[in-house]
Amino acid sequence: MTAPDAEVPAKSGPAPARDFIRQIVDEDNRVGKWGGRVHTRFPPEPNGYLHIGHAKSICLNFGLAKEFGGLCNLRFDDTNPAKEEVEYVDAIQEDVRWLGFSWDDRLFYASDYFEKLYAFAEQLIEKGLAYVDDLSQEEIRAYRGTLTEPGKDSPCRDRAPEENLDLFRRMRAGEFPDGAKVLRLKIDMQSPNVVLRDPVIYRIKHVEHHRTGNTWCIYPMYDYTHCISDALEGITHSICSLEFENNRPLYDWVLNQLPVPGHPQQIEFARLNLSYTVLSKRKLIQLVTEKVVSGWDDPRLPTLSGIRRRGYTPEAMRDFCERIGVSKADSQVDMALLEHCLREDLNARAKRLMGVLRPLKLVITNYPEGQAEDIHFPYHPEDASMGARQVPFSRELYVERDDFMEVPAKKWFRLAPGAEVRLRHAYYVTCTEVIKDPATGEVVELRCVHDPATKGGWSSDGRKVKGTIHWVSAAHALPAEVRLYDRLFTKENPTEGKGDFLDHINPHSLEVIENALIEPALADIPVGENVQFERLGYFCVDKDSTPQKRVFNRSVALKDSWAKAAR
RNA sequence: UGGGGCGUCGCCAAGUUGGUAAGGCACGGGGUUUUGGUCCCCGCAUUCGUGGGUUCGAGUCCUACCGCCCCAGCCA
Repeated sequence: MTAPDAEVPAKSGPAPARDFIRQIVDEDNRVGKWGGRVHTRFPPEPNGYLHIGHAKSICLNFGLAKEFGGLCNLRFDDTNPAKEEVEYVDAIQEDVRWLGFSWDDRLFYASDYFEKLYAFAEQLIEKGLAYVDDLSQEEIRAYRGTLTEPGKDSPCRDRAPEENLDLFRRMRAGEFPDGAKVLRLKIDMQSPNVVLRDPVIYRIKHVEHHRTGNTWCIYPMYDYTHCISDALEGITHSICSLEFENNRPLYDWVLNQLPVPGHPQQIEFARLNLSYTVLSKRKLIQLVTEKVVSGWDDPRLPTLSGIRRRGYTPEAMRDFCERIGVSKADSQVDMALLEHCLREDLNARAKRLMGVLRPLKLVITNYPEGQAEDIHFPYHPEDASMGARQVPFSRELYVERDDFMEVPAKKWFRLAPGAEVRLRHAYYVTCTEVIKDPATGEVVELRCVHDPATKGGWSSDGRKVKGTIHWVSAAHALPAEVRLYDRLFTKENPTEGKGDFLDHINPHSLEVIENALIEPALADIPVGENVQFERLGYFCVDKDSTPQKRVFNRSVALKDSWAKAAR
């Protein structure tokens, strides 16, 4: 049902609001700035897994291309071999595909351009716009000045182009150790924008690159690489997040000095923040390596692989990305919106089945022992096309512990001594006896009588039963493990304030129910598929499932106005 | 303290020649209902960070403040 690799369907219905980026594209098209061309790119660094914040960017970039009949490239920004790995390259592609987007043959790597980048750097040197600096890292930092004081020129700043060229070539040849020299742009050490104070564009790193191997020992830096890569690919709109706003003058500066085929427009938007979680690669990687969670695909994580395993659908993710909008204001989106998007999607498409999380035995004393019957159960109350299955019913059932109250609260419609409820699609049943463990006082069994005339869950005498509960037949039910998830952090913004964000981990973010019981049909649901456990929530089959025991992840609970009222 | 951004309902977010505050989520109320689900109604900013000013009229223009975010990696 998650339809991996499915193309994003064309949008129907009202057009989404024109965010400021779409307005820029509209205007560009109006004046013919790019000849009607729209070409974007999604440029992840393969140094971690993608998260929901990336989904926002993916939907924006690929979505924009799709809407305007343009193209969107997938480009790995792999200029720092010390941090990047193929594992991430593979995972990222899987995630983008899962979201429903494709890049056809436009899979690129910044490392594809290393040779060109190098040649451009020599040109810059020849034009006297770049120089090799011998200063140490600490010295460069000291020379850079501070936010309020201008920097000062490096002693190497006025080296002759020929000398710079010679040095730069020897850097490439591997004549110097890591950190011995760097190539810097000659811009302005007094600039109020620190980014422009002769930025380093090449550093020496004798590190093997996941794609270029040991071909290089010097690697270009982001500011230099990104703009040129964009230009080489014919990108029209280079969309990135707000923190790169300071870098835009540098982006433009580099492209203005070089004979590149075009000059894309960099546009910055506010990255996503989600309540009760963290969305930074550094923190996510920390959660994984410090084993706070089980891995990159832990269902509690906001990584796309975690979200996918949790049971979120690409449709819900895209809807979410559309609903949050695009702007330049820092914001933190309420987790409730994400959950809403999933519920809305699954409400329409998920089969309804029954599972009991915390079983309480219920015996129907006036139902013949040894008898069983099949109950007709539609898969969806509003969509008959989804079909139906037979659910076995018998004298001994299990119902949800939470559906019984020995001393009912006011407005309680479910089981209680003497109360009549409907067993969904089966019979009306009245609780006649409550059996307790004499030692602990715990309720261990309910005795009930059923009304045979209410078969199917309906009475012809106009009798009103307000409560309907779900059930499984004791003899037919199958064991299952169910994992319930809650927010990973107890603080809305775990990063805020002093102290470590790990101090705010929610100790109850995972609850494993080992002894749940499910109806037989639930055993046939394939891994990854979403279903609704009636009255409980949407669940999906986890990959940890075995033929003996299915494992379900609760993706999101159903809205529960009773629980809300009780609170 | 230099530079770059941002501030419209609890959370997002429209608002584009200034003309009298969209929508979604959340929340509250009611109806329907064999999921206390769904669905359907209704309500929810005399107000746009604040103070001045221009104007017949300002969220939209001017001005002065205030608050928050980003930048001093040989990270991206």
